[in-house]
Formats: sequence, structure tokens, C-alpha cells
Amino acid sequence: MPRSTSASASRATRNDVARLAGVSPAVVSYVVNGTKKVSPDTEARVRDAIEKLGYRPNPSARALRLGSTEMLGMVVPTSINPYFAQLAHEVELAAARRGYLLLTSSSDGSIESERRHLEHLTTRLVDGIFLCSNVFEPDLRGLEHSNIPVVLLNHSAGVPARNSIGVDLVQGARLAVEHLAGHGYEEIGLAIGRTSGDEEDGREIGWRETLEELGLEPGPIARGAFSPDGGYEAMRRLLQRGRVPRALFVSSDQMGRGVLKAAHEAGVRVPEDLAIVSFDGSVDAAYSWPTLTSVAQPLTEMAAAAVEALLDHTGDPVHRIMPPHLVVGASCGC
Amino acid sequence: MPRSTSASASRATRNDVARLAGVSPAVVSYVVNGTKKVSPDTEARVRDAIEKLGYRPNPSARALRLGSTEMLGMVVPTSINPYFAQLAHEVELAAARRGYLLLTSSSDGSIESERRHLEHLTTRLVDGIFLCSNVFEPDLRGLEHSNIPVVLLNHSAGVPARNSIGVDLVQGARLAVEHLAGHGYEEIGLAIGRTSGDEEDGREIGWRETLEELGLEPGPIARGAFSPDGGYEAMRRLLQRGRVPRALFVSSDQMGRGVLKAAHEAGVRVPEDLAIVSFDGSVDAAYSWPTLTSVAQPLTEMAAAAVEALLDHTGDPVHRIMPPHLVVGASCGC
DNA sequence: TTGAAAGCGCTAACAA
DNA sequence: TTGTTAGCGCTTTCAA
Repeated sequence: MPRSTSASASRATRNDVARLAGVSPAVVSYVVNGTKKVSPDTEARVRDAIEKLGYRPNPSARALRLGSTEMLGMVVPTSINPYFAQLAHEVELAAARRGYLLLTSSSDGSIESERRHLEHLTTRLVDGIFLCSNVFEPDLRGLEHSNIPVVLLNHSAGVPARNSIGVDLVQGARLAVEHLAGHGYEEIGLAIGRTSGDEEDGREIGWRETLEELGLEPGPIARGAFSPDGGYEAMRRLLQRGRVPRALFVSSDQMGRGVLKAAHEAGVRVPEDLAIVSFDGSVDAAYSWPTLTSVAQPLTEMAAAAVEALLDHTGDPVHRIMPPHLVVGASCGC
Repeated sequence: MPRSTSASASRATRNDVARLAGVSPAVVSYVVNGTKKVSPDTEARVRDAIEKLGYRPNPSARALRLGSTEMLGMVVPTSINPYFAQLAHEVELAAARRGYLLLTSSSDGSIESERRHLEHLTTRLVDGIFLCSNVFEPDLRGLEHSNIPVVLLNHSAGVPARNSIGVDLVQGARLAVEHLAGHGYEEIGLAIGRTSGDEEDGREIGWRETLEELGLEPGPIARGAFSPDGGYEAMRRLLQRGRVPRALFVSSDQMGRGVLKAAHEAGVRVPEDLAIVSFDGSVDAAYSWPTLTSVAQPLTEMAAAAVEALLDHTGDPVHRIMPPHLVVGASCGC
């Protein structure tokens, strides 16, 4: 028998409080929830008893009665990535402001694990789920029996029937490319994370379109995972092909770290030989060497919007695309 | 009325399953929990109904009945720090192996917030708590009425009445200092994170003792927060004092990032002018420039030990001090 | 092998 | 203003 059983067995219940205060159990609920008027005198006695016994309402009983656990779930690809760690943290704060607790788990980049985590969360009966999926069209079958609302977070193109919140990737890429072009670079390459579906990443679209508008030829493209390793390998490939451009748009700060590492190893100076603008605006950008100029996502706003969409929204799905902004570091040569 | 209410209202209950299978509700429990023999025929019918309805036992009802939520809580100073993110992830995996879900929240380095999070977790009736505290003697008053077991994780000196799991900081510092001394450096400084109590950090002790044993004078000490910013400022201070040693032991990879940034800015070459060994062995070490030689903590083992201490241990408090090991990068000049 | 029933702690409708 | 009570979905004892 687990220790926990004795732990909760020893915990004061509403009846204990009622007995000590000399009132009925219902009155304790009235005081705790403020749902009904109670005479000041009674209230004082009840509060006193609550204090003495260290009483806390049992959340399982509450949840059972109310049909709501007041918990929200979030699935991220990996919490080691500071971008997702920060996003999850912002969501945690936004949820807490509404009295909800956030359960976060990481799918480690696997679709199978993502599905399992979703299932696990629904089993736990969370009141809603934020999903940062590894794929464009996540497998939501585990939710079909549950009616639990979902918000696709960090998801820039809307899946028709789902709420989604994301940053404007196309616009972000535009900021990056225009900034590099503003420095006079005419050859601007792309190091981009691999997506697992058919959809083209908005950053790639924005990069191409902006170059076109500026009358510039697209520079070389290198693909890799959305990770430091992925960035490292992407940059290594550019080096091997002898096709290192003068400027490079990198699709995440994490990849940026890898690109920098490969550049340093090869003796490519940043920004003198290679100017870089990356994406996300996470802490990693500020503590790379050189610091990365990065297209920052408005995480706080995205988190707030996600919580709002989950808790307040009914009717048609919400699709919010938030504007990014450029945070200038040293890697672009400013 | 929140959407969640309607969501859970629509969820199939055990009674629905029983009705569909033509058995009593109890039999459904027998099948689900495997606690009692049921005829193969009945079992098949029940499983069929479960499948059809997508039935999942209501965890709140289970928890209410069993007195256990099968959830564990964890409080970390910050989940943005990859070291804690990784530690939390390892704990999440270890807990999952035992059928427990992990609730993680970050205290953002504040003692007040740490206390609040602890309280919040106990209120949620988790079956146990892992605490990576900001301080040596955490304020556990919020738990006094609850009997919830606690493990101090990332805590190297045992608080007498509590379980604690940590790495051997003294031994870790020894590895670092001996390695640097092995490179022939005779002046080895220390950049160390500030602790908020009176206790001296084991790394400082180990650093001093090892130098003493080697017959070397202690190099300069710089203190700062356990963060990139803290490392940056610590290094800046050494630079301003004109007291940059030839070798430096840095008490975390996060600080190491800041030290590197300050060194780069000042034109101090690593490892040529300054050799560095840091602590934690996190991803940050591998993607710094140059890569950091770092004293790695056995996170997986620590997480497993922590879960074991929490779930299996009764009687006297557990105090486990795990051995670290050196991961060689480029910053030491190897 | 199966079923009936008590009760976990709580909220809220209703009665007093 | 306060108390009584039904019932949320589940596990488990006891009886059939």
C-alpha cells in the first residue's frame, strides 16, 4: 500500500471542519466557495477551523462533482528547447491567472509519443489541451470520445476544424530577408527545419517571396532537423558543397546554434564572412557567440490568446496569426 | 458555464459500459482493473463495450475512492534552464514507468513562489513532491498538514529529516580542478553561483580542498547568479579587476555561457588565454563556442533514485549522493 | 462468477 | 442564515 494513502487519509475533510466549527458541512462549502451568504460570526468560526486543521478542499471530489479538473494539458515536442520551455511557461502563467493548472509533457519529437501523451491527458480528464504538434495534421483520434477542446499552438496555418494560434512565419521571414538585404547582401541562403508533411514552411515561402519582390535570386537551401544538430548538419552541407552564401536566414535559434558551431569550426567568421538572422528570439539568441539577430515570437501574447481560445471560445474555430518582430544582435553585421 | 462541463458530461461512464454489455457496473471494474476473475465470455462483451464507447475510468472518481491521484509534483527554479528541463524530463519518464504522471512548475527563482507552488501541488493532492529548491533549507510549512512525502532533488547536503538526492559537488569540483591542473595550470579561479543561505557550495569546498592538496594557491573568485547573466557578470568583474586567471572552474554550464560571452567580448581566447571547465554536462556545454568541458551529472540515475525514494521508501530519510563524471570539450585545451 | 450497496469528499438544490 | 440530502463515478466488501 503506497504511503500516499495514509497521507490523504490523514488530511482534514470538510466534515472535520464542520464539526470543529459547530456547523453543518454545507456551511463550510459556503464559506470556502463564497457562494452563499453566511453570518460574519459563523464565517469567522469556520475560517478559524479551516486554519487550525489546514483544511483544503479535495480536488478529486471537487472535480468529480463539478465535472472539471481545472487542469489544462500541453504537449510540446521537447521541453529542452528553450523556445518551447518558454512558451510552456507563458501558458502556465496565463492558465494560472484563470485558476487552471498546466500539465506539460514532451513528445520527444515522435508522432507516436505525441498521440500517447494526448491520450494520457484526456484520460486524466484535463479541461483542454494545447498541442504543439510535430506535424501539420496531428492525429487527434485519441480525443474523439472526449469532447475536450484543443488549441494547436505554434501552428501557423489553420487546420480547418481546430483552433490554432501561431506566429506569422511568412511575415517573419520577410523581416529577416529584408533586414539582410538592407545590409546589402544579394545572396541570401536558407537553413530550414524539415517538416514532416507536404506543407511548405511559411518561413520558406516568405524567404522566397521576399527575395522575388526584391529582385534577388534565391540563395542555397540546406535542410535539417529543428535542433542544434540539425543546424550543424545543414551548415556542414553548405560548406561541403562549397556553397556558403554571404547571408543566411536560419529557421530557429536552436538551428542557429548549430550553424554557428559549424561556421566556427570551418573558420567562417560571423558576421564578416556570413551574416545570419535566425528565428524565435529565445534566450539562445542572446547567449550565442556572436549574439544572433532573430525574429522574435510574441510568446506572452500567444499564450494568452491560446488560453482565451481554449476557455472562452465557442462556435467557429479561432485562427490567430500573431506578428513577429526583429531583435537585433551581432550576427547580421549591424 | 465552461465548455469542459459539457465535455465531461458526454463522456461514457462505467454504467454506460455495464448497460451496453449487459452486466453490472461492478463487473466492468473487475475487467478494467483485473482484480477479480471474470468469465472469458463476459470479459469479451465488456471489452467490446469499452472499445465502442471509448470508455476511460474517471480519474477523479478513482482518486477520490483510492486516496491517490497517481500524480507526482515537481518544482524547479526555472524550466528554461536546460539542466532543470532535462532533469524534469528524466523524472517524468521515471515516474511514467511507475504509472505516475508528473506535474512540473517553476518557481522562477523566488522563495515565495516556490512556497506557493508547493502549496498548490499539495492542494492538488499529488502523491509526492520533488523539490529543486532555491535554498538550502526550503520552507516546507505548506506541507505540514498533508503528510505528502518530499524528495529534495539536486540537493547535495542532506536536510536531516528529508529525503535528498544530489550529485557529489565536492567530487565534481575535484574532477574539474584536477583536470585543469593536469593541463599544467597553476592558477585556477572559480566562478560560482550565489547560494542564498550560509552554507558553502560543495563546489567551492571541492575547488579549495583540491587546490590545497595539489599545493596550489586558490585563484580569484567571482560570484554571480546561476544563470548566463550571472556568469557574464562574474567574468566581467574578473576582467575589471584585471585578475583573469589562466584557468577557471565555472559552477554551471549556464554560467559558462555567460563567461564565454564576456571572454569573447574582451578578446580573451578560450582555451588559449583562459581554460574553462564548467558543471552539469547539459546540452549547453556541447553547443557553446568553444564546447565546454563540463562535469556531468547522472540525471537519469538521479531521477530514478528520486522516484524510488518517493514511492518505495519508508522509515529513515534517504540521502543519496551520486558520482559525477567529466565530459571533455574544447574549453579546457585538451 | 456476478451483483448489490456503501462510501470516498464535495456542491448545490431545496427545505427549514 | 443554516441544514438536509442527492448524487458525481468509482472500488471493494459481502452476499447470492
